[in-house]
Amino acid sequence: MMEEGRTPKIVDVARLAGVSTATVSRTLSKPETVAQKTRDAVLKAAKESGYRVNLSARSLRSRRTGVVGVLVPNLGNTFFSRILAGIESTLARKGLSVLMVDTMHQTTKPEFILDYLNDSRVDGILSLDGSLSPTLLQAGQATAGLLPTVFVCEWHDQGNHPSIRVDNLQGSALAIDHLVALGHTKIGLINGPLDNVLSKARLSGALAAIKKANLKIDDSWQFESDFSLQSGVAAADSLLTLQDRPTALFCANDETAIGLISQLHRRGFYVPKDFSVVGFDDIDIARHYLPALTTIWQPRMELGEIGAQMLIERLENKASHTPQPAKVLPVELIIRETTAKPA
Amino acid sequence: MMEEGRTPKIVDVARLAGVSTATVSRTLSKPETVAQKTRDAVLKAAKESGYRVNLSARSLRSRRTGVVGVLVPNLGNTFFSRILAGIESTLARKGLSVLMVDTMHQTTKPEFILDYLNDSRVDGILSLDGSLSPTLLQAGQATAGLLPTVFVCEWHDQGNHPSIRVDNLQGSALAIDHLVALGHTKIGLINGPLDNVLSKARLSGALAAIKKANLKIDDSWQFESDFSLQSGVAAADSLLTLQDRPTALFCANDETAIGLISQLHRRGFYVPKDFSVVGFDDIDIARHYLPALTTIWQPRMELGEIGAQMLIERLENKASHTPQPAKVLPVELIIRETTAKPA
DNA sequence: ATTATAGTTGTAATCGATTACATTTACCAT
DNA sequence: ATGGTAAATGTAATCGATTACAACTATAAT
Repeated sequence: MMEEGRTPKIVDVARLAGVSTATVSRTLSKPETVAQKTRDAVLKAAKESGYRVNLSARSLRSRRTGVVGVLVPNLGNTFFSRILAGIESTLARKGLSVLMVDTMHQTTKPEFILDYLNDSRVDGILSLDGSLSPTLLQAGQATAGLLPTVFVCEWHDQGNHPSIRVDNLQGSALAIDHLVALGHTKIGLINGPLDNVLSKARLSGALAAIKKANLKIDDSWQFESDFSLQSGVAAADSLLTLQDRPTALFCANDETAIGLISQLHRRGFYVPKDFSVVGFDDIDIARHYLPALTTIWQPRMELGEIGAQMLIERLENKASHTPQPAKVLPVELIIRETTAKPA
Repeated sequence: MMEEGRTPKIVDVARLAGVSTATVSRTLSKPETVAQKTRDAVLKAAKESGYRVNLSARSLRSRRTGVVGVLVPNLGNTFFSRILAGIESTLARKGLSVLMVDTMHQTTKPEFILDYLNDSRVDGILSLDGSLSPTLLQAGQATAGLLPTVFVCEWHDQGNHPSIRVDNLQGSALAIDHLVALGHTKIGLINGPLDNVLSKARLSGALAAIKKANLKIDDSWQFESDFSLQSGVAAADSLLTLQDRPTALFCANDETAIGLISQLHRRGFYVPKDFSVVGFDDIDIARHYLPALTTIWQPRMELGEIGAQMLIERLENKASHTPQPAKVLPVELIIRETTAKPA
């Protein structure tokens, strides 16, 4: 029995089990170094007393937090949720937990994020946001050491952080080739933000594929979006102002594609009758949209799992700083109902 | 200039500014108790040395973490993202940060979540998941004190935790009344999980409204879902096996409604021609769906803001345990394209 | 001039674990 | 029996801040 009114500390457990605090500590973190019999006694005492380790004390002394910061550009986009699931389950298996930071919501600027994610809060960073790298690097120079960082999905060319991503060029090529095979010769692009690495990769992949098919692309057939539903709507309006319109559109992501299709529809143009549309990501709702969205599927769970695994490896052997090459996973074209032969 | 290779600690700043560590500490946390001149010197020294407070040391001593745990049933549902935005911005204004826990992804069971969210990790809890309350209470008895908890959206009848929610009964009534006004007399329900407080509230609101309109509801017109797209699909299939079918469906949430509409469509039944459908939540995509979804709008940002504010108040005056009554916000019916007069 | 008071600042104990190092125990080979 | 080695455990320093309390200063009131 414990005396009431005080949360038990490690000394209480030690006393109860008849051992030293060191032994209790070891039982909890390196059980294999403690004799079976002692271990049992300690665990019993810990359970009886309702002991919970004080995490602040632990990380103050051990210089580890057990927390990984995950930077997400926009939690509102469902694309990220399955990646997060992969990250979370992989980290949980190692006893690590996730501190999620929405770099869009976060009321503040990059410098704040770095101030926030200092090494007394997290042991490492998984960034799904490629735009933060330069600042991260700066901060790394300013303070003692750089936090181990792995980029997932997005990446940054400067600073050779390890990264796991998808073959965006291949994705674009699959999309364009599909449209070309259907007979489209006038293909437009709803690009993502032009400062985003994904957008840039997908754009250059698309342009390459268009060129390879010996097609031309009019500058007026390219529109800029910010990956949001709303920017798809805007793109539709811009598209319809054109005299000479493309017959097919390849979109930066599914949300943009849905916004686009939705607005085209409201303006009396139908997909795929009047326009073919291809998205990117295969978010959950893509298959349930009407018409169901033709899109590029990404192995989202795997991206999260592998990214987390890469970070774990960096955390475990801090010594080796061998700059791992970026890992790249393949994508797949999912043909549904938003693409057809041109009218 | 600092010597390299060592991250500066509070003593370094103190030395640099020519004051004691106590003064540095106070400058950083209670500036008003420090003379202007001293304050300036300390801040200058802190900046020059690139000092970052060690959060583990701080919370070990101060017994506060500055972190609020947010329990989310399913991050993959976009419904939550705007609530989270409201929570995050409100907490950030007070220097508090968010530790997000997806109670669905979390590989483990409630007892784990509580073990995880112990008071050395968070100062309080915002729960968007009503199912956890009983366990929370148990844990509160087992350990020293209960973590201050506020429920947002969902709630629990046991244990009078403060909560902020939406008028679910009113939402159901608005939906049903709308369908009745259109002339529907055979109204079916796609309910959420029957152990969920939201589902129960919405169901009883709907039944009351149906009764008030002097209509009957056949048991076979009620279907159970789990708020997912997939369960909407399943509901459509069940619905179509019926001989005597309702002409309108009120769904537990928008995702279910979209799954339902999508599958009805694939089976050759159209909305709103063959069936009228009303959702609940007004997620971002609702207005961009084809047909655009008639639904019940919730003040999501406000839910998050007020919930966070309520928790902040509890954290600030720990003394007053006056059990605040649940706050309830109104909802709105948004009429779009999925409802029409019965055929 | 003296005392009271409020405003600043410093000293040093403290939060609760981990872990380097020392010590003891157990076991085996000689 | 003896020495050597490995395994298990204990002692006490340590992580880096916060804060109770003491001490000092400046100003106002008497």
